[in-house]
Amino acid sequence: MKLNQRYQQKLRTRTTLIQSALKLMGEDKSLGSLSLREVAGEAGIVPAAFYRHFKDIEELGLALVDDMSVKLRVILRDARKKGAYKTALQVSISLFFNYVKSNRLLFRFITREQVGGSKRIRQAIRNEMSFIASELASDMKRPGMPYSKLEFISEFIVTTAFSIAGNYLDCDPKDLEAERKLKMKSINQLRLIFKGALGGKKRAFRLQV
Amino acid sequence: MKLNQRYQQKLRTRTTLIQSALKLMGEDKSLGSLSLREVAGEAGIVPAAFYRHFKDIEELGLALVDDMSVKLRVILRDARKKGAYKTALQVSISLFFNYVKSNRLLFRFITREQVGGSKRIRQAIRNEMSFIASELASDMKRPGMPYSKLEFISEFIVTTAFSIAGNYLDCDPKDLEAERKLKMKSINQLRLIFKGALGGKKRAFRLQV
DNA sequence: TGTACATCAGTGAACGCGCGTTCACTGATGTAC
DNA sequence: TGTACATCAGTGAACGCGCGTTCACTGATGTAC
Repeated sequence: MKLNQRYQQKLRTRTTLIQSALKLMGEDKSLGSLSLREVAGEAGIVPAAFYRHFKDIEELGLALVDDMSVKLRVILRDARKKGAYKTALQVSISLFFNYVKSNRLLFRFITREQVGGSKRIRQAIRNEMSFIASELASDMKRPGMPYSKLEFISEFIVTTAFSIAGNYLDCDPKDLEAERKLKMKSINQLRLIFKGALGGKKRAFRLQV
Repeated sequence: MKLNQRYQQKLRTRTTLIQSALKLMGEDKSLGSLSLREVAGEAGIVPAAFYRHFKDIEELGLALVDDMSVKLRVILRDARKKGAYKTALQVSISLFFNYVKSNRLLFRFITREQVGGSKRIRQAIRNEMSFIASELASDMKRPGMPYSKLEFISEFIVTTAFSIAGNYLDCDPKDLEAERKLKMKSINQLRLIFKGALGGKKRAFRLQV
């Protein structure tokens, strides 16, 4: 047992560091404004020990992206198994909102750093979003639909979904009316994407206003 | 002349402070990770003098949002005068990309803090986006289109446009091929929204995949 | 199995540094007469 | 217009504090024999 007790313990501490960072960012702070010392403190280790795991906060951030990728993929696989894509849009959206709600900090992190983080972190998150989009595309495969179009649609859906998640997170959780409105808006946006993509092919496009 | 020389100078310093913050944030840093001292230093005043203008960095951020609102409205009014909305989508997008390019730091700030900043700043930016959306809606007025639908469409367009701006800012400026691809994707996304909104009304919506 | 040595996650003290904030001040600009 | 006083944007020094990083260390875990 080369990699046992000690290795396990190291992994556990590493995970604690990542979770501490996520917790400390909370609703308002960005990764870049966290200090190494507060993360180490929250994780219950001495600042110097941080370096046993990461070179700096940004590297922890990249690990956090990896972590969230894994979780997100599990969530999506789960959703696919349950056939969430094949159900009515209202149901899918409600499921999605529940996922966001019960992984609040995770989604805060993704939506925030997707555009707010350092270049490397933005890149890593975009990569993950692309992956999700391509999985979605292969799920939506249907005869007569060219792959490039599928790719385009699923990318648009994923982008829109994350933007919705960002709005949802800013909803006052007590304001059920606002939540309902956002849900309606989301359904309409996604419906519009499907409609624009799947229906009305013969209709000429006109922008005249 | 009650409010002359001294007042003018104060305004000038204030503007310098705001511009310095924008410059220091550059491509990678968030408002929250700026220090009062570096902003004051960049603006050429002593740290203590910062307090003559803002309570703290967040308040400067809110002023920055106000500033950018004004600029954005000027840009949009200009675009409307030129009839940018009535031209082909390709042309509109190219214009939009040019605006983003020549106001790079401004758009970086908006896209980043829209989701990454403090709650107050997110709120302020969302407000501004709503305003833009409602202006767009009134521009798109056409007989037989209910206002709620117009509102929905223009909101979706504005959200999508800002998301596109975020992606554009991450394009390597030398990679013309990537830029072209992004432009195509943007055109298709907006086209799809128009198509979904204006055409194919009779077509039943189906999500089956 | 028992022993002697190697590894290495976490310790604790120390460092120099930039931070936000306070304060009494200065001197150019503005106001009242 | 000239003078005496008020205002207030910006100064410069000082403060205590948390920061990132370094270092020699400890002691539990792992390895070789």
